[in-house]
Amino acid sequence: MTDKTPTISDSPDEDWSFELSEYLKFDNDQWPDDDPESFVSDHVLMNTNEVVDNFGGSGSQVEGSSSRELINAQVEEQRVAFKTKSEVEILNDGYRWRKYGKKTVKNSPYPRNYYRCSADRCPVKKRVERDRVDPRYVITTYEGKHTHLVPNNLGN
DNA sequence: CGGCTTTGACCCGCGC
DNA sequence: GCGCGGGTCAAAGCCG
Repeated sequence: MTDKTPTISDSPDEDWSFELSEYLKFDNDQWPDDDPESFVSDHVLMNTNEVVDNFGGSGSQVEGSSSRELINAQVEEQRVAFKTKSEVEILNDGYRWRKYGKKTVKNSPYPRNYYRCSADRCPVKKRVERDRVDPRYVITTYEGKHTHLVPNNLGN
């Protein structure tokens, strides 16, 4: 551990000054609009720990639903949510995003931002929202897969 | 000048 | 049928 992180650039000027606290994976289930707050403060947080702890394998097993369909959906859709500790929501993940909408969430005093990949044909979408229970935390949800290489012309 | 941000309006699905 | 909530698009303006 004496060397620096090989994955992340050692550029001190980068926006990587954030801490990846927790991250979660979404299969096919969506956030219940009826009570997303309960989902976040109960399901997500708890499941997140389990997923993180058991990541690398099928840690969290699916309920009695069609697990196969769920797995298939996650492979095709790839919906992943990251919970990041940062003051800014503009985290540098290596891709260029173009903001295409802002919406206020009813269960959150903070607005939700919608980003889309600036690439020509990237169907990837990104949703950035601030945690309502922890304003210093930012929840970034990625949707889709990148069909192009990562543009390194961002922070460089 | 180009790319991107911003905000409002519009649209869609669902519930009552 | 209408209202609510959420999501997306589009025109305008701004910044580098």
